[in-house]
Amino acid sequence: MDKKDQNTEQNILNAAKKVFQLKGMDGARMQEIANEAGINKALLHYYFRSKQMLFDAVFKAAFEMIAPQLNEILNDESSIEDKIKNFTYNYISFIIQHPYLPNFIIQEINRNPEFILQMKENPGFPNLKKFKNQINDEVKAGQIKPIKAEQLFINILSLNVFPFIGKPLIEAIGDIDDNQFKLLIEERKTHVANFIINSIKV
Amino acid sequence: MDKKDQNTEQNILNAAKKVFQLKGMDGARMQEIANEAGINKALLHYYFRSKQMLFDAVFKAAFEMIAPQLNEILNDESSIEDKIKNFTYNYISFIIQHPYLPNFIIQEINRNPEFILQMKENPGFPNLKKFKNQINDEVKAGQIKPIKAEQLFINILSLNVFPFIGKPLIEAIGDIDDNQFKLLIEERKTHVANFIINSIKV
DNA sequence: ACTTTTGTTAACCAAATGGTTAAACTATTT
DNA sequence: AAATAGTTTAACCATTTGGTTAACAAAAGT
Repeated sequence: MDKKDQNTEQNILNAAKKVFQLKGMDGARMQEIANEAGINKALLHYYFRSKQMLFDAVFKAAFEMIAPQLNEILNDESSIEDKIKNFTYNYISFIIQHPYLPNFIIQEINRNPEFILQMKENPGFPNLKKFKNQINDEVKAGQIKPIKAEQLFINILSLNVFPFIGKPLIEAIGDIDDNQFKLLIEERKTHVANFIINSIKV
Repeated sequence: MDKKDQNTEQNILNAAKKVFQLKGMDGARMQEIANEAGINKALLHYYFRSKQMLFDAVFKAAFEMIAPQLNEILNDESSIEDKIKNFTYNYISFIIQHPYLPNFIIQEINRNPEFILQMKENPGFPNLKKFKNQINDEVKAGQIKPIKAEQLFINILSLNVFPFIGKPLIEAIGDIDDNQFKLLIEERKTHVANFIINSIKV
């Protein structure tokens, strides 16, 4: 594996990422990925044997970008309030840089739920254990209102992730353009945390 | 158009709905829809000229199931608290009966954002106007905490819609099975409204 | 220098796929 | 009952698509 090899491989991955995230597994075409990478279609199969394997590599890379973000709120040591503030701010900032990521991951997990089971094997896969303990403790200590950790987690995830997935719907119903949407998202970096904390603070 | 005609047409629509909602436009196959409907593939083209037109019919029908649900919270006359309670309860109950609907609609809107522009022409298409006025009025009257109507709407939508779209991800991270997920969703019929109202009540 | 391995391409292939055709079958009209 | 119009099918077609092959080019090893 010389430099050129690495370049080509990364080049293919970048092109594949672009096309897969835009069109999904079913909508993507190997020819389009080859064009995007500026290479021959056969070379795709030389580096990644099949469309499925190329897709798997792209999906895995995408998921490995998201997983640490989630672990930030699940496994960090600070108080729940601080965590919510940090997480919403960091997550929204991060997704602004990678706007296709959430929809891509959610879409493909739904298309083939067995994907996520493979990811689950990975040691870095997010899990709710620590978060559950923390919420239960803080509820017991009277620091926040009674709430089930699972529901709170779903709420945090929903409020942060959905706006990016539902963007075209939100823009249509709110009758706003991309720029106004961008401003709303910018606002949400702090709004979401305040909204959640308002709801659970004693 | 006799009885049999209507039956076949509806039969095709049902089959197409099933396949399209499960596989999406790109993943669906005309042959599979024909099999599902128990008819010849050519008959699909006899009733709906192309895959695109069949898909459009299915999508439109799906959207027309969702739109009135959204209008319930946008255009109803009752207080914001009552609306949130009613909407979350009704929406979640409704989606439990049609679990593939949210993902299908969001998915296909993202694949082709021009779809939603066509839907927007429809007079029944949800819009934020009335909702905005109501929120602004209730904020001014000191009945709820200051909040931008757009953000509140996004929050309501997120908390209600996302769990269904993110189901496999939530199940994986929470390490729960379909049955436990179902219980969480059942809980959310009231939890979501309480969570929102907690956050905005004075 | 030459042999071997690795990287790249153009041309090709078989299967799948959306769509068409022409004929058969069924109901309706006259 | 004959003609007409509407419904359904089997067979077919052109194109697209993921994947392969064989030849060529470029490094790397000897």
